[in-house]
Amino acid sequence: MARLSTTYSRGQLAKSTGVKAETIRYYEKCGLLGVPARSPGGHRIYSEDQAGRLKFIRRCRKLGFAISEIDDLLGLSSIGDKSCEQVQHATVAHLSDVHDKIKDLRKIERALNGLIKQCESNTTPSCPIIVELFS
Amino acid sequence: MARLSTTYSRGQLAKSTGVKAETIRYYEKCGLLGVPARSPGGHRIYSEDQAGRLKFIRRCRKLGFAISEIDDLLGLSSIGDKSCEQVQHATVAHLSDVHDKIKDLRKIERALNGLIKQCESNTTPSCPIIVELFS
DNA sequence: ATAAAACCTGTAGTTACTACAGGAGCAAGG
DNA sequence: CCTTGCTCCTGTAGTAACTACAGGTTTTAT
Repeated sequence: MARLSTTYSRGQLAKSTGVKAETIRYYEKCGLLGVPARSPGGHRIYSEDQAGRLKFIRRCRKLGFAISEIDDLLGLSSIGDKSCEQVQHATVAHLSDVHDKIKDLRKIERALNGLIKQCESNTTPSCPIIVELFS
Repeated sequence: MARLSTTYSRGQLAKSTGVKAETIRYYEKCGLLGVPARSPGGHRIYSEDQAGRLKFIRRCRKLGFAISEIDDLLGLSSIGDKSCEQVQHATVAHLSDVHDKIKDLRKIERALNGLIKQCESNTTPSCPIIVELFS
């Protein structure tokens, strides 16, 4: 009575995870996804497990983790034991990266706002944005 | 009495603008900087004008403008006349991009903070971050 | 059986640089 | 004048994370 487990073609996996088919191949090449089974004709066949793994990868990417960081995370998660500390550590480090990026962008935001304001109160013939950036 | 204007070698220009020498060559290849004069032996010679242009490019890059956008900006600035409106428009559009990026990063920040908190109140053997991301 | 769709491979393009390798120019000291 | 050492020259390849093709095979549906 062993129910046959669900399998996916690359396109089906793409549709069900929201990851583009070409990207899946890319992740395989990077070693993130492992080698899938193949049909007699050579087409990739993915298991439910691999679908889960891909969803994990996708979530991490959406949170801005780099591929190499996800690789680390996946490595840690399979150790099981006291990896929690390490995972948390990696996440905290990543959070601080994100924090820094936000700070940088805020600076840019302020500078751009300043430029635009100057332009609004423009009385000279030349554009103050260009003038300011050139000086 | 025509005073000889200052010129720069690529390395000197790099030092005086803070743009790496290889990057200067890259900007030239992109068409941002125009072709410089050459010494009899083929070495690049930059004028004060080009130094100014490079500084402009650098400032724009620091504000997150893409190369193609800077190209547009430089094109507009040389029209002179009613380009101010267009420059302002481009800057506003860019500001909104920056805004969106900040928003996305804030979302990520919140999510990561949530994960870390879950990890802090961890009582189970497996890492809540991994569990959460996998489900 | 046949046509259309999906899949296969390897490769090239994207962005904005950065980093070589192997050779030539240039400036200063002897 | 010549040598030493630094700078510069070119073209190419590498980075990150995909995306997009070309030219051919397999699967699926009718």
